[in-house]
Amino acid sequence: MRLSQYFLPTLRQEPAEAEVVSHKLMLRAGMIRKLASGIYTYLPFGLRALRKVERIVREEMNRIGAQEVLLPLVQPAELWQETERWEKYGKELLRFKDRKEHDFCLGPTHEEVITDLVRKEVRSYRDLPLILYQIATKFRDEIRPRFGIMRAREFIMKDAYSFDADEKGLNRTYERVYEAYNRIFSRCGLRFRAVLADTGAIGGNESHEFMVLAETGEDTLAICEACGYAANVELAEVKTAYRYEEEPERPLEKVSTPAVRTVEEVAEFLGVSPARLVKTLLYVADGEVVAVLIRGDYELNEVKLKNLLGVDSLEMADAETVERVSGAPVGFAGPVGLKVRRLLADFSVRGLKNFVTGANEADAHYVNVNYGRDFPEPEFYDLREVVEGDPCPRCGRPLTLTRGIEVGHIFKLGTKYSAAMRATFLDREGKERPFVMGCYGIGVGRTVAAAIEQNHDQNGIIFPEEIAPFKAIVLTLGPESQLMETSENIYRRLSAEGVDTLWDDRDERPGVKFKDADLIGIPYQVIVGKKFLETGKVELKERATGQREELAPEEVVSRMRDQK
RNA sequence: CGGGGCGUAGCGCAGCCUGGCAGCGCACCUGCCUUGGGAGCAGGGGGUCGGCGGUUCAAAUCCGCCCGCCCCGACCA
Repeated sequence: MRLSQYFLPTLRQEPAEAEVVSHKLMLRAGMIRKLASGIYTYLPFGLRALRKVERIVREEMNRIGAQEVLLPLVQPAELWQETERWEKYGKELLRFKDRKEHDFCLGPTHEEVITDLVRKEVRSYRDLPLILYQIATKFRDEIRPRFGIMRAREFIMKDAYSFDADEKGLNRTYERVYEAYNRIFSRCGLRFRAVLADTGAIGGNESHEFMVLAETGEDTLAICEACGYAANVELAEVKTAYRYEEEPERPLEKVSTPAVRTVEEVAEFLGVSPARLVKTLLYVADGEVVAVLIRGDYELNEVKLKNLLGVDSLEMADAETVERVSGAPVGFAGPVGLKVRRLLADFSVRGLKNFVTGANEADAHYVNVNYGRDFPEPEFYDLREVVEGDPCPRCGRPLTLTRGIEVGHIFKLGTKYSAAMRATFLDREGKERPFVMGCYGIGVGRTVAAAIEQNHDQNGIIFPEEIAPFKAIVLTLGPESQLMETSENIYRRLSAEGVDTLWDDRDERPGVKFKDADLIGIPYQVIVGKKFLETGKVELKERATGQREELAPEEVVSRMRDQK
């Protein structure tokens, strides 16, 4: 491709709208442009990177015997009603009516559609296992899209679905996909880690997320260096053994705490450590208010709470509900005299004596509170978020926390969808059974963004070779015909050898060409300039290391061909 | 959804408080010149100042409503 004719609008200045590096660089390198919040256009250069990732995904999915399909983006409500997700999926599901007033939605995921297809077409255990996948546009009406293509509303995803005759089969299939994912992300040049994960809105039994390690990641991972345990903090178990000193229960006392609400404020006001405080969190779970107690220096893990309660919706109580239940404005709720049906507490509260809570009264807290005496003993569970240094649930050594970008997620679904949708086959004995399913996603666009997040410097992107839009760029540093001819010759021969090559034949000064080449991150730069006029040598510069080598033009061609 | 911020040329911004010719840098076009890290000179084109309404002799500027975008939060108790 000749750069003079290529649609590559690079930006010298940083776009004001971008926050994270990958977003800034994708805009500056002319890969993407925003159309609306969370909705992006891929320009030719960005699309090339996307296609490279797609190619790797296809190769590795095909390798494990998966077959590609293309499912509709627009889906009828009826299917979603069968699995009750029409009600349960929430506002992320973008719904609308067609001209005949029939309900439809834009597919955020495709379990219903694929299960419908397979129940209609597959009858026998002999056709199993079956793995189908697609690479397609998805739409999720995210609360807050951000970071460019990293968390967009419309995005490209590879989703695969497996159908097995039994659990054992599913386990084998899951394992195969797991290995395929390892190969995919390795080939994309990413530093990543598979971690245990929550199943969220998709549902199912077991799940792993593939996390690209990056500070800007939206997820936090708990990792044990000692035994290799790795989990999303959303479900990382807390096995801390709390030891509290024996102390006599002191008399309950109400203290005035005017306008003092937060844990930090209360602790400072009363001159005690936050670990002496017990927060009372009020939640509305499927319409019913529950209260959760947790030590002041810890944070509640909503995913754990939601899974424990087994509810579909879980939200913090709004100010009105808090007032109604506790009789006090937000900030002063406490367990003493609280009118809720269920009172839960994190293990960190068990054994704690003489602690501080809100008094269910404006501007007041209780001190020397003790459960069993001042209020009924709550149900104790593991409900808090792990913190750095908590013991590994497997081996007990301290955990470390790190950030990650979720680029892949695999689930063992079991029969959740097949049972709900009566998708069955006949087994060897002629008995009707529901398919045992798995589902497996990869954020394709997000993988590109994550690769950039992990591979860049001050000058721009440094594409890993396998996903680079082009492998080489020829820079012609001057208008002399000898330079142009040599450049064109190299460009043609590289292209003929199947090396994706861009030729910067623009009438621009050298500085501009160097800056653009570094910005767009093509792995190899072939520099044809003054040096060639003097010595007959061109330079081969590696973008990642900055290493330069002087070579004759034909040597460049053979070098690039050999390491293809 | 709550809080904050922003919307002026393709991009980055000033002007708004204190109403009075719509500006700067980059990009773009023409010419000269230059060619190893985003050159220089000269000339030029490009704007419903996010939209609607109001106040005023006069509105980018003041007031109201609406729209869009970004950031933070939605674990504050």
